[in-house]
Amino acid sequence: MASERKATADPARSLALLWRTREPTSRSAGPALSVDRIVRVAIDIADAEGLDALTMRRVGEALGVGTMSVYTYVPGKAELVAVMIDTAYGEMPRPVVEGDWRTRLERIARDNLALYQRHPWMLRAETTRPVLGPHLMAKYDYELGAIVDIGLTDVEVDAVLTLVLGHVKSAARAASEVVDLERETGMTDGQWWQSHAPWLETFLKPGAYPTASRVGTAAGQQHGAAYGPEYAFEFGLQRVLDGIAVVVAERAASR
Amino acid sequence: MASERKATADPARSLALLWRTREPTSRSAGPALSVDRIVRVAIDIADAEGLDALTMRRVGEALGVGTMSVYTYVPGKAELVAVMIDTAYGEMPRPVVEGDWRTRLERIARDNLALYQRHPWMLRAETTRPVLGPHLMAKYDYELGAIVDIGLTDVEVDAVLTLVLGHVKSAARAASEVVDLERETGMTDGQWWQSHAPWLETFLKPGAYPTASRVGTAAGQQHGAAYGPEYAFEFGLQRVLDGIAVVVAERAASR
DNA sequence: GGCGCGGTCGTACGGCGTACGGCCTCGTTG
DNA sequence: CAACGAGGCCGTACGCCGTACGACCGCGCC
Repeated sequence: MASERKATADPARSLALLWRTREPTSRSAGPALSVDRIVRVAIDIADAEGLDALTMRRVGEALGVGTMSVYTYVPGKAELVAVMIDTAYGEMPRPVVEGDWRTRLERIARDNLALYQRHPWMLRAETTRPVLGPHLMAKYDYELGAIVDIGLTDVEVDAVLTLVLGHVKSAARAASEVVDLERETGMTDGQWWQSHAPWLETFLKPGAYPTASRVGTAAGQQHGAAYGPEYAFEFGLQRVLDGIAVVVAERAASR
Repeated sequence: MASERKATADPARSLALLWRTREPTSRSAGPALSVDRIVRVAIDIADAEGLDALTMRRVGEALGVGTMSVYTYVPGKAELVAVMIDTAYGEMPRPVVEGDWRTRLERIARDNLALYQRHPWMLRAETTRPVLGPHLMAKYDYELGAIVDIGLTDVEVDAVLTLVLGHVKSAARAASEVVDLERETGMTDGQWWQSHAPWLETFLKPGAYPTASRVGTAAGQQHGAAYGPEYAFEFGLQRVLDGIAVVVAERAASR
């Protein structure tokens, strides 16, 4: 924990890193390392083994250099993670989507979900202030552009995007937890519940929590597991879009 | 980092802790410590100084005992945090609310927001599987009970609750980040932006990201800060409830 | 009266992020 | 062409963290 907490005392240093303001070295043979190389292996490590496996020693090792060499290019781990995040945003597609706003917004939601599925560490890393890098800016600009013309105020458009992206992140986090748990315990979600259920029943007085038991059982049977993250994502997304459609329609009617 | 990752190999041990299955000691003078005392000071520390300040040494210190004494009552830090979470859920109100489902659900959302505001560390701790303690079960049962009768299937009711709680958590997290940043930098949100803006403009080519700039400026002026977490919460909540109302109405009509 | 056991906790280990200072290499300069 | 200095590299060390281990100690029980 704790790694992303630091508030990065010097804004200039962090921003310069994000925006890659750096005069190229005059040396003939360029240096062995670069911010890009570091970020690339760091993302690979985090993708494959999670944020906990991402240590500065590990990054140095993967690059074949000493641990402290990494610090020549990156002020600290928090800043490295920030650049990783901005880089990941950079790989998102930004197609021009045909169709109405709902189609476009739904597409944005699915693209963001896919991003989190490819880089689950982002769900645990983005705990501080947004990163303010070029790729995040481009993403924000693109996503706003898809819905600026739906008849809401600028402030409302911003809130609509925040709402949708928040839902995606919630759902992605839930899905990611299921995956994590399977990797760590070697059990599927269903197996995990089967192993815990007998113990739980030991403590539960029969008849306590009647609604929770009934609904929990129903959900478990429906999804073939205790929790269905895909269903939660789809159901929630459609509800959110329905809710947005209500204001959009209201606004169109009163014009 | 890393603290909540461990999958707690032994379910019986964790569950026994959560449900406080423990024969009272036969000793005349009870022991100096107890799970409850430990949990209480741990929550106080986390409330006051955040999850990062919560270390096992710190807990022992606050209790006036050696660090390792804490381990007599709690298998490890991850389990301690789990009990803290379940305990926090236990303090939530569970009133019988008059009115329609929307009133009840809105109340649930606000109560959950208040919980996260009182215990912001929960937003960073709940990264693993739900805790399965008695208070979480009671909370789940109560919240489901408020909406079981709205004419949806059990599975849908579960998804509705997940959606609303997910929105609350997203909004609470965003609000908490603003507060954190103010505490760490001693700047308000507005001041922080003012100190970063000149640097950012150095890198930005004029005319790049036109939509983002316009919307960002509008949002900033509206909220008197770069980001308005309260507005985002309210706007999103109404959209989500509107969206739920759409399915509820559909279902009522087709019956 | 002796024993055992539960509570207490000092010490130590392996891991983390990273400050510091030395070294080595190479383009630049007199 | 030789001396210099800056920039890249990195070994060592420090102060944190969670926690394994084993010793001590005082009480209830046979």
